[in-house]
Amino acid sequence: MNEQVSVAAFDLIDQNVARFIDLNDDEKALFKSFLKAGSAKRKEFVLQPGEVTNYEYFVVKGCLKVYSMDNNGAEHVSMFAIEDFWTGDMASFMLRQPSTYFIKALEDSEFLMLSKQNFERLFQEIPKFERFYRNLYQRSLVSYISRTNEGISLTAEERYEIFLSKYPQIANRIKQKDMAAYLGITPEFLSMIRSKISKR
Amino acid sequence: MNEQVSVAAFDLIDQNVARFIDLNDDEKALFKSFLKAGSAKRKEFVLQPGEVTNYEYFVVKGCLKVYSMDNNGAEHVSMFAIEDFWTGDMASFMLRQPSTYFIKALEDSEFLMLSKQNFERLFQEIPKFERFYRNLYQRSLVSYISRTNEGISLTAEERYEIFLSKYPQIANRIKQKDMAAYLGITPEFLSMIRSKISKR
DNA sequence: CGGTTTTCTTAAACTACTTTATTTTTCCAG
DNA sequence: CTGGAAAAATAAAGTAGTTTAAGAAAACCG
Repeated sequence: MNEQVSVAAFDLIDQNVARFIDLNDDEKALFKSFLKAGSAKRKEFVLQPGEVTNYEYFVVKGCLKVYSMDNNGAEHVSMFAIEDFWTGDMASFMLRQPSTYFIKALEDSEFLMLSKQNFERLFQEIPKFERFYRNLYQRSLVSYISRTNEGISLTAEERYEIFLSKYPQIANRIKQKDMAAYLGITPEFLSMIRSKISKR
Repeated sequence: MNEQVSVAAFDLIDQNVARFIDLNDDEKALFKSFLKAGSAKRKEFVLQPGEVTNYEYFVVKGCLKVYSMDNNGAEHVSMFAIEDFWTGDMASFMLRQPSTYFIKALEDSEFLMLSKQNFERLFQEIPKFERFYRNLYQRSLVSYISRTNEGISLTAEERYEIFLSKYPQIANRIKQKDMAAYLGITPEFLSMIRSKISKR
């Protein structure tokens, strides 16, 4: 599960961080020392309900699915995280409460992990990181707000079209049933939507 | 629209800020100088689609409804903001793009306004505010993530019950049609849900 | 490659929610 | 305090999305 951190992985996360803040070499080195590498084979779980998650994940390679399961056993996907995405269960991470989510690798995946302790230390040692996460969360918020609004105002077909245009690089990597679980519909209905669209 | 800022308003926002950071008297004074007071009578608009919003709002009194309107003229409520809530259109504020939302006062309301310019200056003058907004956005994110998940996994009746238990102080202040627009259903169907529940 | 499992498609019956329309209740402006 | 307007309730008919079932296609893995 934990391995040597590759140079490519650090390059990717450096670039990701550089979107919002500039770090000098010492700061970069310190930041790196706070990270550890992780990986998961296809179908392997990174997190399961009941666990209190101690990490935020930055995906370097592969694809993770964050989802919950309802009483009927149906899956509901919160997000897909591919290269250059941050993910995790923020409620569990922040409030140290048992997670209600699964995180599962849809492909053989590699990621960097930042523990809660190091997350807090990071803000003490390099306060600029408050700015980084402020910006990161601000962006996530914008996209969750619009997804919430799409959910209450659009039809499944419209949400499907938006997903395709917003995340084309995710859409062709995942199964239709997972996309249906993200859109909040059954795989059967998504199949109908697609066949209806292709007949136009 | 803009008035003298009351002492009570400052007390409320100071307490709100103090949840995440400590400010000394100079910092508090500087922060206050960045705010201006605003108000809106019942039914008055604070923001309309097409405008690029220049403010984030902190509600001191009353209730604001943030909503969009679809092609059929139906309203969809993004959030209700009562006392001690921050609101606004973050996408428009952040990216300086025309808003797609209405913000309307449901009651005679008072709020504090932080302009984009002062928002940026705040971070320069008092970097601790990065931490404040990092925490504020982190919390908002947690609640938007769970709302998104409720939207794709629960029935309207379940979402209604959750809204009641999560925001009891909002639920008794708003019209049923506005609550329906928040839940993503028609007022008629919410009425049916309520009568069904009351018969249990 | 080949057998097995998983995913996708199609279709019919069903349910959650919408639409339209009418009546009753609440609200609030003068 | 009252008359007009907006909101809420009720009900019948319609539609978006689900469920169940079964066969076809694709993906997986030894």
